[in-house]
Amino acid sequence: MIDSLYNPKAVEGKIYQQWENSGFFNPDKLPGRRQKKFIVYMPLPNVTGSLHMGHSLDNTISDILIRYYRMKGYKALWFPGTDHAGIATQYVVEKELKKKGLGRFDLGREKFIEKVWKWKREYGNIILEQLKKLGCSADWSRTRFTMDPAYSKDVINAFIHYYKKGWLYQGFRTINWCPRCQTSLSDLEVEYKEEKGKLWYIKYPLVKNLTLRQRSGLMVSRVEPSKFNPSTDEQNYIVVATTRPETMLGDTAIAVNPRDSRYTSFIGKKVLLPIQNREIPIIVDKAIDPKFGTGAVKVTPAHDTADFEIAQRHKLPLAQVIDESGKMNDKAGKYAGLKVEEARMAIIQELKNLGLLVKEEPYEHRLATCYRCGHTIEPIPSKQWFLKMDELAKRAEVAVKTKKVEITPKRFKKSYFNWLKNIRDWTVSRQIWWGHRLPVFYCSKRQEGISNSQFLISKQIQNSSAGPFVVSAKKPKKCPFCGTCEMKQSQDVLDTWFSSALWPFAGLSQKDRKKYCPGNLVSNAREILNLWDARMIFSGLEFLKKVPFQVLLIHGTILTKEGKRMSKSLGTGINPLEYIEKYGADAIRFAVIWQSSGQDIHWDETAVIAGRKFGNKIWNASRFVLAQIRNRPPGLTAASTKVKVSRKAKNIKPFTPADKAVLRALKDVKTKTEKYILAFEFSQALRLVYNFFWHTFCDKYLEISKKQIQGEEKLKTNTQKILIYTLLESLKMLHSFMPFISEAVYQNLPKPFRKEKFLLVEKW
RNA sequence: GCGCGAUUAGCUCAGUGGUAGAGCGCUGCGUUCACAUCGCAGAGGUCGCAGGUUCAAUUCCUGCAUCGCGCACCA
Repeated sequence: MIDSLYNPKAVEGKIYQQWENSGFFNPDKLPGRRQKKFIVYMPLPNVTGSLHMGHSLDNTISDILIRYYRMKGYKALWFPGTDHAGIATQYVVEKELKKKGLGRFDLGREKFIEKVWKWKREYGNIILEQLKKLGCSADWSRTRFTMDPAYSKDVINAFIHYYKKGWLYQGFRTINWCPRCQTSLSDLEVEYKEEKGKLWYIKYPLVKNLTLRQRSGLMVSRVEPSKFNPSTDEQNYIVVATTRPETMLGDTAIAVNPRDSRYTSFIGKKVLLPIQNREIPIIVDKAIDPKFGTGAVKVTPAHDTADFEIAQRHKLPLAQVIDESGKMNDKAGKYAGLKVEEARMAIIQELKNLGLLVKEEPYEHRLATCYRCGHTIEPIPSKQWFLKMDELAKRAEVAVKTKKVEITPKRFKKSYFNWLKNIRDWTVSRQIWWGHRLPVFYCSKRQEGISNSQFLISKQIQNSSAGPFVVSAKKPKKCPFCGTCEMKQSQDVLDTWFSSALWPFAGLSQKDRKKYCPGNLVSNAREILNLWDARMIFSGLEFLKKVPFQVLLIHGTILTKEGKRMSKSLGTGINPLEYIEKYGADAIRFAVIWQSSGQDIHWDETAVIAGRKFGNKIWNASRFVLAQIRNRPPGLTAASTKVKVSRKAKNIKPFTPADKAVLRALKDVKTKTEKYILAFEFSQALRLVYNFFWHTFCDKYLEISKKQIQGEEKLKTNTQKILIYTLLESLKMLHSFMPFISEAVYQNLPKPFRKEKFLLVEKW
């Protein structure tokens, strides 16, 4: 201890290496007899990820707890790992390919997946290395990846389990489709962005005096739209408002609210769908809001998930006019091949020409976009696998209601319950290539199209995953249907969250599963409360028959100083690694905790500076204390045996009012710090220790001690004892928050004071 | 639309039913003797607005305003 400036760079790497080598991150290798366990699950970083502020907060919180419990004599285990992050990772690799002018289809599935694995091997663990820089004491020997063989096996078994239970089923529905990623998305994977669009009011002519033949559904009409003159006859049309006129080609009904008196006389009648010249019925549905637009809605079951549900209720047919690439298909007639935006403008023009466009008004609405690539979502009908949610959601709800899982802060329970209450079945299949391929095998001889002939759907969809199938972990040797064919495995993979939902137990050895499962706590931001946490809870209940953890800690989101979302693409991101480089890991840990009170954080760089300064303060106060005990023999040198007693509180006696004050404050701070940590009020705990150490210990006691040490021998020795005792106790409290510097100082303590090899395993 | 949160010092934020706190910044003074990434002293706030409960409200309640977030099948 020579330098008066604390230099984190000089010690952090070395200390972390020592910790890792000690094996103490592994609870099985911790010293002493330990009965109680404390287990934390790391929020799985994506393999595409690079450490950002959110991770820093998640993991600092987890590390604080793990270190606290480890010092408390628990078998402390922090499970680390990475998520294969299906769409995100595939997207990254596709982007790389694109630079070479290639797409994934150019390579083909096998080769593409090879590329992704290569990418994963190269970059997938970077984030874990970054977490080490932050000082995270996770048990790296237990690192898992969601596509490890053992993990994958559990994922596939979970699929089979649900299937056998009858909770997994294939369904043909209008789902969220990303035309860029070429895959379905679950409701939670859709992000809405405000968009200034338009609301177009369109006239649909009423069909009158139809013949029986016409009623039977033939697409003929006596009223030619072009001849229709709306201004002369109000009774001849119904006006609907829409933001997406191009989807009108796929309309199969007009719906009004049953209580809407304006339309009572229209109910049961038919209108002639302009352009397509198809007759569609006017129906009633309670979902229609009479106050919106004209109160009459065009129903496009194939391209609107809400309309799909209306269609289900009324057994309306589906007419798909947009394909998987976001273009109008051949059912769109002359508009076939156009992109939706192009078709929209062209159709507006045609409606104008026909005199059927009443008006257009500016309208701000929320545009659905893909949460990974940002492309506009195109709802299209598709055959997908769904997991029934009713029972699982109910259990997840009960687990929190009965406090088997405690969500803190409490206010987040509301959004958790709200989601579970309104939940729809989970679309678990994805049409990407990177992920767990569905254990579903189709007979390649027998093809079964979509049986329901009322659907007007594209061939492409019909061919995907059609025909009889078996669900099995391994490919059946013999096809049970035709007996001869080579069965084909489904092309689909599972939703990434299906596998990460199994994180608390999937891929664990039998021994670990018995010993370290379920665990205690997960700490993450609210944005994955439903995406991940809720799904872990019901998955745990299903497969472990227990809640997978008891505490779900939701922390605030770190925003920019201006309150904007941190985002790499917007250039508003702040890289924690730069801070670690500049100020040290302890400083950034200090900063995130200092600022985190449960509210969102407007990131303030000065907090990191405060952290660095505090580190320097600790460093120099320690230098002072060490100098005192080194230079003042006898009785307190490293060689002395008498000094052992000064590790115990009961052997520390105050001689002076200053002694009394500092010892009392120390005792008080210890109690309160512990209380705050257990209540997950880390910021409070840190502030308390900070104030004690800096202002009570350094500013006051250290100064007074200088005088006391000048005094008579007995007072001198006692003061020295108090100094070292207070320092040691402070280091323990500080260790959770600022592990590196506290460890560095600890290792400089002479033997009797430094009892353990590492502060990491000192007794709190 | 419903729900949630915020509104406290120049900036970022803690906090509490009883004469307001931190970090950073600012002003003045102070360096042989742990630390200038320091110490001491100080300036700076009618704790968003309006009511109510209370002996007492920044804190509890109600309403309002502004900002932010989440949810929802308003086409």
